[in-house]
Amino acid sequence: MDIQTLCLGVLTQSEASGYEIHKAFEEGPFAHIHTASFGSIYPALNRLLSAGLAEARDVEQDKRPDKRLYAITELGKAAFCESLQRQPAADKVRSDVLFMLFFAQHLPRAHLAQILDQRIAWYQESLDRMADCAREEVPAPRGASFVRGLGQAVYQAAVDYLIANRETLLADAAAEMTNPGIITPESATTESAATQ
Amino acid sequence: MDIQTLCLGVLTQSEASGYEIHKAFEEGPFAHIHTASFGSIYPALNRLLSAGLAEARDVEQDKRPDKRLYAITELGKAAFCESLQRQPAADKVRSDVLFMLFFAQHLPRAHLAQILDQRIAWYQESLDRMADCAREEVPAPRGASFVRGLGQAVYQAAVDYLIANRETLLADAAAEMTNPGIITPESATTESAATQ
DNA sequence: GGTTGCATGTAAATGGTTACATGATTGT
DNA sequence: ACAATCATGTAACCATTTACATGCAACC
Repeated sequence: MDIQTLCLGVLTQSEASGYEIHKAFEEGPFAHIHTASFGSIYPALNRLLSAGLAEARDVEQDKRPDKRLYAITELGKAAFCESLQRQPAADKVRSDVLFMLFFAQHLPRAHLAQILDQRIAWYQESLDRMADCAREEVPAPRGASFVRGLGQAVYQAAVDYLIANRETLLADAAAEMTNPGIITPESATTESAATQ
Repeated sequence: MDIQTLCLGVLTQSEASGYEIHKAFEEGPFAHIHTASFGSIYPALNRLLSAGLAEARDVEQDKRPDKRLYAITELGKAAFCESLQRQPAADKVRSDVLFMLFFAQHLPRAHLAQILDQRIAWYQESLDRMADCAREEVPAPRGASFVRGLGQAVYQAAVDYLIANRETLLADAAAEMTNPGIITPESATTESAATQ
């Protein structure tokens, strides 16, 4: 699913600027579904304009920069609807945090605690945002509340698990510090070779 | 976190071929954490060799193609350990399925049922795999079982939610078919403009 | 006879992120 | 003062996917 389709999806909900579309993927209703950066959104919107799938109008604001609001066209609606009929691609997840936690015994205890706590806090913020969203959105689109509910169920399960198992994992990491595992970073001069 | 570091992480667990590393991300212990294709793994392994972070030896097999087993070096261990100290990047999720479900009211009922059921089946397969993994892996690395447990908790919550709310969502989609929403694909000739 | 699993690799094309460039306003 | 929010866009770079190329063994 390309960014154009993603933008079109946001535009079926309401007119929006590139900035607002970005926010929808950052902290809005699509936050746990997809990501999209400015560098991909703005070019995508221009492509939608050329293809006649969206229209734009400029809106002046006071005490704010002007913005360009995009709206989906009839052609755009048809194209979007068709994209929805296709077979969805498999989910793609990339979580550095989970990858690091997998190697918990090789992590300094303090760093491990930090990433665990950051993650717990992040889930709680996300859950708060979702709860707010659910309260505001009075005439909720059917699918929107379903997907939000799924996000809430999943995030709640994750945060519960993390809180329940935090101490156990930290105890292991501490034990490993006294009795180090296979990996020891003695050769501190060989830095960054794997990341170039 | 680049693919080289990901490969290095797999290699800290045991020697492996490119094919086996791929399997670790496809159906192995990293399946719910990251994805990696052959096209990225093989070049990454060669880069690891040139950097001296991994070594390779060829292994002949009968009734099977020969394979090339990679092992992490001391230099590689140090580099990997250092990568783990870094601040993890934010998770990246891209789920076409969730995006489509968001627009459930614009989906034909049959298609909606299909993607819901496929997703439920996929979660159950993943849960089965994880349970197998937990049984086999007798001397489990601390982090590995923690991360697997988190995956299980999250997937279980997701599948429970999907089963509990499946009927409600489908009922809505059916209702929308009799009384169609904003989007109607009358102009069926305008296909694929958004996906080019 | 067709598909799946094993096994490695390359090259082209795609697609997206990161960084840059700019600038007013509001809050700390 | 400094950081953050609002707001748009471009361009270079990077990473990854997809498709191609090859081939044997096992199973249905």
